[in-house]
Amino acid sequence: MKDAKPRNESRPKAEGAYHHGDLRAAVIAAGMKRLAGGDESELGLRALARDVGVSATALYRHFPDKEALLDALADEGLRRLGALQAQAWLKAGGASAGFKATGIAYVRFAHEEPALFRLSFTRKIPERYRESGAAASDGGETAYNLLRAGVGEALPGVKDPDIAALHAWSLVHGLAMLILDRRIEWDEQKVADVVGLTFGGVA
Amino acid sequence: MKDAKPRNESRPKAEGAYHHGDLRAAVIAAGMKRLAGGDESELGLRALARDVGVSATALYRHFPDKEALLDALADEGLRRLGALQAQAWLKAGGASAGFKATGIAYVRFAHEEPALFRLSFTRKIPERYRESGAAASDGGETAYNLLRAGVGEALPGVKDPDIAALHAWSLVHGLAMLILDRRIEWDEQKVADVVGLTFGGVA
DNA sequence: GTCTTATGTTGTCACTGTAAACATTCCGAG
DNA sequence: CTCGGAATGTTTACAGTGACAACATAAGAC
Repeated sequence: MKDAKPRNESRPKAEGAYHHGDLRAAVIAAGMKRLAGGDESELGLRALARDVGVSATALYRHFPDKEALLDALADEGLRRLGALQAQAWLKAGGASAGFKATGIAYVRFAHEEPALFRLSFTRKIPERYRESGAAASDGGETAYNLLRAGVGEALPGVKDPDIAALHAWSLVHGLAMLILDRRIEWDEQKVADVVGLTFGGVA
Repeated sequence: MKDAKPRNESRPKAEGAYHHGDLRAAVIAAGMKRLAGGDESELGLRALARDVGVSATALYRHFPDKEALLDALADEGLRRLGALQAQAWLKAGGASAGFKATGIAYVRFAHEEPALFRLSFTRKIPERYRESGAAASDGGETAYNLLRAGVGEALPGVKDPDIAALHAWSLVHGLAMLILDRRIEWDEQKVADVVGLTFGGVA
């Protein structure tokens, strides 16, 4: 019975194979799917494992504990957010308009992926990420550096770029949080107005 | 043995009395104490009940479920935040300076009571609070109305008070969230600078 | 006094994250 | 090819969680 033995490819479980091709990635994908559908958390180890078709404790071969798994999901979220912002920046042609588009993209992401956004920013950021060197993960530090750079490029006349960057980030982050905690309604026009208020005239 | 039978006063348990004077309040107090000490959640029903010296299920006589208990704690947090802001407003003499002080108080509260602040704003805000009429609780709606009023009083020349209020709230809320999620460091001077940037010249 | 209601306790259930012991598969050295 | 670790998955079990039902006790009205 040597018909098409499953090597390390990304298929779900390969029908009764003992080893799963790439479980770590599959679990993360399942987690993202759960986060995307419904604001409810619902991401327990057993549920996640069932989605992938594997025993609950198998996940411990790939993550030291549940926190680590959530960290991985959070990282993925930050990556996606960053990608969306970069895309918005380019599409708007950079400069002041691009900066504003970046801010709106931030809030829109929070609105469209509330669970993922919250997870991404609520994680603890402990002393992990020591061994992985220049891996794609940090707690938003590179995001902040990009932001600082963006302030410099988009708003050349600003007097204190550090304060301005902090101001801009706080504004969109607060807007995002207030929206997904139902303190205010989602209203794209209003968001654009509020963001434009700052992102246009920080100086 | 009719020595000093415990009536409805606020003492902890009155030494072996079957009925507790005012359990609901005692549980809330215990919860606040736990929230104050250590950022760790650690507020399970059993732990809370043990703090008060009562069985875990006794809490169900005063709260329909754990969520309701957390809601009560969240309300208390909002109340305290509101009190601190009112105090800051008065101490600074109202107007523009008072408005700025209000914003700084908001962020400082989040920094000093991180767990309580997070709890207060992460709650779901369901359809509860229908029967209690003019009770002290809402999901920050009165806070927003007060804010709008404050914008009108403190910054009379602003063109769009609605957008300006939303802007101000988002700014301090984002600052608070970023600080207690360790995305940025707590720095009172910086906070004052950022807040002042908006709260002085929104128009 | 007795009856009713509010309050607290005990026992239990389903569920969770996690650890230990065991099974299976892969992969490289001889 | 064979064989022996090293990866990877499974089963079983345990302590802890929120919640419910049945029962016990106290407080207050009549």
